[in-house]
Amino acid sequence: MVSEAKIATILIADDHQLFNDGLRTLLTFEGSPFKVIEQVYSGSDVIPAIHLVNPDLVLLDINLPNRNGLDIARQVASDFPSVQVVIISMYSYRKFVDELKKIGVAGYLLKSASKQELIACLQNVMKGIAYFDATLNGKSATLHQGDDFVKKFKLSSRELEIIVLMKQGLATPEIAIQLFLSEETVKTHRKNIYYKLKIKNLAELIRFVSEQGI
Amino acid sequence: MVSEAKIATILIADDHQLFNDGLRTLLTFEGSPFKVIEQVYSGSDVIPAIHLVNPDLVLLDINLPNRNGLDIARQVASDFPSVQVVIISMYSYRKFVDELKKIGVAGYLLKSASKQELIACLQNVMKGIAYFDATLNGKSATLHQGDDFVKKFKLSSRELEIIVLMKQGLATPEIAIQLFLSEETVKTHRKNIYYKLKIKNLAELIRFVSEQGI
DNA sequence: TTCAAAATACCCCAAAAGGGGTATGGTGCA
DNA sequence: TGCACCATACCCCTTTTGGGGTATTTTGAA
Repeated sequence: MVSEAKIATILIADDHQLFNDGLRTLLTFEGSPFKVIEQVYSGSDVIPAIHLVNPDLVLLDINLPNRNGLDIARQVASDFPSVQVVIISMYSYRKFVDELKKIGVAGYLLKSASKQELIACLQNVMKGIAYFDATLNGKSATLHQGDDFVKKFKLSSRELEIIVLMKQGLATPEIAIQLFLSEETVKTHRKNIYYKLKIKNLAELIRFVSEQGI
Repeated sequence: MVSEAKIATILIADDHQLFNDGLRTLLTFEGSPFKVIEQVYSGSDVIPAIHLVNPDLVLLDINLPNRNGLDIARQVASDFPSVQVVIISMYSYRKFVDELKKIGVAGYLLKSASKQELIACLQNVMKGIAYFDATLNGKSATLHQGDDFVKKFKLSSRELEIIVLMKQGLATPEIAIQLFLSEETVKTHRKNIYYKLKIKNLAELIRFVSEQGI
């Protein structure tokens, strides 16, 4: 928590240098309550940078080279509980939202957000108010309420496991071998997945998965 | 071509608002030879915006909603030959580089580039010098030298078209209908694509395409 | 403890995908 | 004027996928 007067120090972790620098420039203006004190471009540089500069807040991308943002968020929460983490990502990783909230992540912004949203998010977070992008709240808040969305899309962990392998380019026989299952079982799971997602072939599954950011 | 004194006007087309705005801020500094005169966030807004503001240069993302950047580049080249196009993308779309050069695109930057590279690229382009990211040149310079890479990956435009439809979740019969082709023709193209990419099924194609960022 | 799922696994069958050919007309380059 | 490549389209064949069932065991929550 930071008083009104104090300027919040920020570490930006994003491998797209132009985006990273652009963010810094966006946050650097006359009277800005923020100061970007460090920028890193690799997942493995985040923790060392926090050690060095001890920022109030980390703006963290999910897709980072060398180390995954989710993983980093976990370590920050356990090793640096006073450092606020705000995820900034291209996608609505809906399936991560609950996990991120559990970890204690303070905010989630999309790269398609506006400068105003960015500022609002950071100001809320520095006041101790969590700020999650509306497109995330809309769909994921309903996940633990028993509505249509649940009935349509709620997949079992086995089904999710198989979806991931299918997306990785494994054919049914290969998945069966990998999971020590009969091909028939994998086929059954695949049928159930298609039924639940209301799709009819692999290509549509890939599309679905991309859209949901699984 | 623009004289040293004139300030180059720029249109930025990128759906990630924070990136788009960040770019504008990066290009806006004391004595900057550039001026961002318009920003759009959707592929379908690019051509109308060019009509309106007639920029010297368009900074164009490849992955735009509603309309593909490659497609837009083609139209800009034919309808507005005086407008320079610089691609700015997350990925090294190596397979597109020859195509982009043929179209007459003046530059290709990665989002992981630095501000210095961005400035250098734009200055070169405004002097009439093409600027393609080094990681593209490294691999694509060999593209017209008849080596293995060419034989493995160089896809025809028809093949690319079919890849895109396959990735969108269309089955062979649907693609055939959409392109007014025989199913057999689509099958032939698909076979040739798989041969060129050394893959053996749709799932692997999807993976390949994701990795290459098409 | 009972009941609903999830996970397992099989049946049958049609459709599509995948892999091997061949062939023909067109286009662009040397 | 070739030659290479592209786009088109067909043949044959096997494997995989997709869609409809049914059935057993395990597991977790009421």
